Parts: sequence; structure tokens; C-alpha cells
Amino acid sequence: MSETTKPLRADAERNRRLLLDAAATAFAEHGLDVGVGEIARRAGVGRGTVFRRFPTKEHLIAAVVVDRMHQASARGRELLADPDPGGALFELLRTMVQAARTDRALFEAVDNAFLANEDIREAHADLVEVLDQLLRRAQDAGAVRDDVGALDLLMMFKGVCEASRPFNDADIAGRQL
Amino acid sequence: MSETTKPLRADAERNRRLLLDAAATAFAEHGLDVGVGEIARRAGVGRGTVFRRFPTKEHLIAAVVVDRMHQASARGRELLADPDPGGALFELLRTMVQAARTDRALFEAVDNAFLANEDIREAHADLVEVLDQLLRRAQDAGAVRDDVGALDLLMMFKGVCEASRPFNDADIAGRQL
DNA sequence: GACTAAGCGGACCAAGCGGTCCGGTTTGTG
DNA sequence: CACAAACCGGACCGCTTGGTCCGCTTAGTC
Repeated sequence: MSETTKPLRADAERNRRLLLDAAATAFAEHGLDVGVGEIARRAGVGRGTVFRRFPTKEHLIAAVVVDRMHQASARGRELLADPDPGGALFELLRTMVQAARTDRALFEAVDNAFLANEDIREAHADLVEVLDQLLRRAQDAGAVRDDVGALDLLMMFKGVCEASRPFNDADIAGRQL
Repeated sequence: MSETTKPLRADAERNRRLLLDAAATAFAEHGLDVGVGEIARRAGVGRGTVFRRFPTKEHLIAAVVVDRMHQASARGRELLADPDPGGALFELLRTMVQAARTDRALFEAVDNAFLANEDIREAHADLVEVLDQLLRRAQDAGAVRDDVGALDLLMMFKGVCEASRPFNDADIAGRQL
């Protein structure tokens, strides 16, 4: 895909992960406005390190988004092997809703940065692809109506997230199918 | 209600309106992070004026939110006289969706500031009340199912906003009823 | 084990922010 | 018309933030 970057040194790679995770939780807790300093502190590295790994704060954000999307795609691919197609699809959606509720700030960021960032588009396309496969499989199994596409799902998904935020149960998603 | 504040001088009142409007459009265009300076510039007043009228930027935001909510309530009250109860309710929802799409930043603000601000709670309660009346009227006329409350509507409303944002048609709202 | 390139941290900088203050101007009242 | 109170604008302040720089440390190779 976009792995044209040469491998980082061991410590660099380690810190990259630390930063990605620290940033993710920081964003989740305090919104996208958390200072770079705070993130660096949480990751246990210096501020300078952040800016060498990610030339700009926006790059950091984008990287986190991409990372999260990859996680979702990966989970989706796992679920492709699940014996119950309908359940598998449902499970992924549940996971995504859950994630979106915690990492809310990130998904706001997606809207803003969508057009601008190549990597995000790529990761997003990948996610849609997996979702699509999962969906078709569920449809072939007769677990889901045939007249919906993956994009419909994704859009609906965002709606559900937004609507369910005030409450604490995630099973509202159930009514949708 | 909360009109315990004594009447402002003519120019002061005028500037207040200018600021409220300028802030609303500024927020809509550039998000809640627009500087106070920018808002002042748009309104054609000095920065100092902003802070005398609204002691804090947050107060400004809250005031804009309240203002917008009042507008919605007012529109709702007008619609109470509409001969077609179902259509009236639907019309208000459409208006709200439309408004929320443009003033998106503001409705995010509601989440954040909800608990904190008295005036917002008040305006919100008022809005819910009108919505409730409109809803009951529509239900009495048999235009809407009986098993939904105003709060259900409001929640659903937010969901619809979020979901429909990427697209340009607002008639997705139609499917909900 | 020594050499070098990559990586590190934190001092440093400029910019922009929200918020304060005060000398001059406007409003409207008697 | 005069006068006080309310209001105005913008210079000013302190603080935080994203981003740069450079002397020192570490990883990996021969």
C-alpha cells in the first residue's frame, strides 16, 4: 500500500507506537485540543520527538485516525472467518460504534481532514471494502436485506453513533437491522 | 423568564445583535475556534466591546446557542397555528435539521456546555415544550404514531443530522416518520 | 569494540489566544 | 443644553500553543 517508508530504527518504532496510543487516549479524553506537550508527557517522550515523527500535529491526528481504521479493518477481516455471517457483520458494527463513542473526537476529525489526507482516504477505502465483503456474505446468507450497500451502512452507522451518545447502551444498533 | 436584565442602551443593544449574528455565522464557517477578534471584525466593533457584552467567550457561545434555540421555538410556535398538524411538525424538524447542518459547531457546543449553563437549559426546555405540543397535535390528528415522545424526536433528530451531513438532501428525514 | 547515522529531549521562538484597562465618545435625561 | 452615566475601541498583558534547533545518546554494522 503506502509502505514506501523505510523501516524505522527499533527505538523509533517503539516510540511511534507509544505516541500513537497516548495520542489516541488523550484525544478521547480531552478532545482534539490537547497540547502536543500533554501527549508527549503521556507517551513518556520529549516534545521534540513528536514533531520529528509527525511533522505536524495534524499529521499526528491523521496517523491516529489511520491507525484506528486499520484496527477496525483487521477486526473485520478476522470476522470474515466467523461461521455466522449475520452475527459477524453485526459484531463489527457494534465494535465500531463502541470505538466511535470513545474516540469521538477522532471521528469528528475525519470529517474535517477527509479530503485533504491521502492515507486516510486509503484506510477508509480499505475499511469500506472489508465492510462490503462482510455485508455481501451476510446477504448471501439471507441475514440482511439485499437492497443496502456498504456505504449505506457506514452512513447509518454514524447516525447511530450520534444518536446513541447520550445514552449508555449500545444496543440501539440492534433496531437498525 | 430570565429578562431580569435591565434594558440596554440603544447602541449597546444594536451591537449585541450584530455580535450575536456575526458570531453565529463565524462559528458556522470556521468552527468554535474562531478568535474573538475575527468575530468583532465581522460585527464591525472593537474587541473590547465583545468582552463587555459577554464576559467570556463561552458566554458568547452560550448566548448564540440560546438565541438560535429561541428562534427555533418561535418558529415552532408559529407552526402551532398551521392547519396541517403533521406537516407543521415535519416542517419544524426540517428547519432544525437544516439549521443544525449549517450551525453544526454550535450543536456540538451544546453537548459540552449543557450541564453548565442555566440559560441554555432553559431555552432547551422551552424548545422541547413547543416540540411536544406540536407532536401531540400531530398525534391527535393521527399523523404520527402515538408511542413516541418529544425527547425521542429530539434524539432521533440529532442522529439524522449527523447521518445526512455528507449528502446534500435533507429529505432523509422523511424516512423516519 | 569502535564508528556513524539515526534518534532523542528540552530550551527556545513567534504567533495567536482570551481577557483587562482606560482615554475619548455617545446617549438620553432634567 | 448640559452633564453624568453608559458605552466604545484598541493598545496592552500574560499565557499557551505549534513548531524549530542543536548538543548529546543510542542503535546497529563491520
